[in-house]
Amino acid sequence: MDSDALNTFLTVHRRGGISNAAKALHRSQPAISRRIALMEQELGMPLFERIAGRTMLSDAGRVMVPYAERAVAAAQDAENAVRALARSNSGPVALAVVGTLAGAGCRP
Amino acid sequence: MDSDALNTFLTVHRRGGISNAAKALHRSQPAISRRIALMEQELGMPLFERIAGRTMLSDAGRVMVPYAERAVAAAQDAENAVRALARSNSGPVALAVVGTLAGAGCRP
DNA sequence: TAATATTACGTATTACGTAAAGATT
DNA sequence: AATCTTTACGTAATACGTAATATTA
Repeated sequence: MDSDALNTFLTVHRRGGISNAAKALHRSQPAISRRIALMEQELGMPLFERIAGRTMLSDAGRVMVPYAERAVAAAQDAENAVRALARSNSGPVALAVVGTLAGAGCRP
Repeated sequence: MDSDALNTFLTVHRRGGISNAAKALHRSQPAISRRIALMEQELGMPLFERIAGRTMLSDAGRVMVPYAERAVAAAQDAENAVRALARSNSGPVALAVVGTLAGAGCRP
C-alpha cells in the first residue's frame, strides 16, 4: 500500500467524491475510480460505500483515514527534511556570516 | 516522494549497498540503482556517497533515514489496520452470532 | 580477477485519458 | 435530464531485466 495511493484515498474522502478528488488531483475521474478499486481489491474489502449516488467511507475506510493521514504526512516530511537541509546549507548559514562580519543586513 | 521509493532507499542503507538491496527486494541491481538516481535527481542532491566502491549515506541521506522509517512504517500500519479490522469482523462477531442461535458449534 | 555500480536498450507492466455505458436523483 | 461512477479500450509513461561498460579492491 503506497503513500501515493493513500493520498488518493484521502482526497476522495475529503472532497466527498471521486469527481471532486479528480479535479483536486488533476486527474480524470476514471483514473481515481480505478485507483480506489485497486486498493479495495488489494485489501479484499471496500473503502467506500456507494450508496444513493454518494461515496461515503465504509467501516474499513473510516479505520484507515487516520493511518493514511500519518503515512502521507510522514512521506512529505521525509522529502521536506532533505530540502530544508539543502536550504540551510546555502541560506541561513551565509546570513549568519554576513551578520557576524557587518553587524547588519538581517532583520532580528 | 513515495513510500515505496523511501523503502528502497532504506533497504540500500540497511543492506549496505545496491547489490544486497536488490537481492532483498527481489529486483535487479540496475533497477535499484536507477531508482536511487531518480530520487537524488528529484531532490537535487545525493543520498549516498559513492566512495571507494562503497555506497554510504550522504548528509542528506542521513537526515532522511528516520523520516523514511516513519513513512514506510506508517504506510504499512495503514494497510495492517484495515486487515486487522477484517479479521475482527469475521472472527469474534461470527462467533457470537453462532453462539446465540445454536448455543454450540464453535470451540470456546 | 572479483565485486560493485552505472548506462544502454528493448520489453513488459502500469497508469492514464477519451469514449461509452450504468446507476441514481 | 443531470450528475456521478464504472467499464472498455487504445496510448503514453514508467519500471523492469539483460547485456554491456566503467570503477575499484
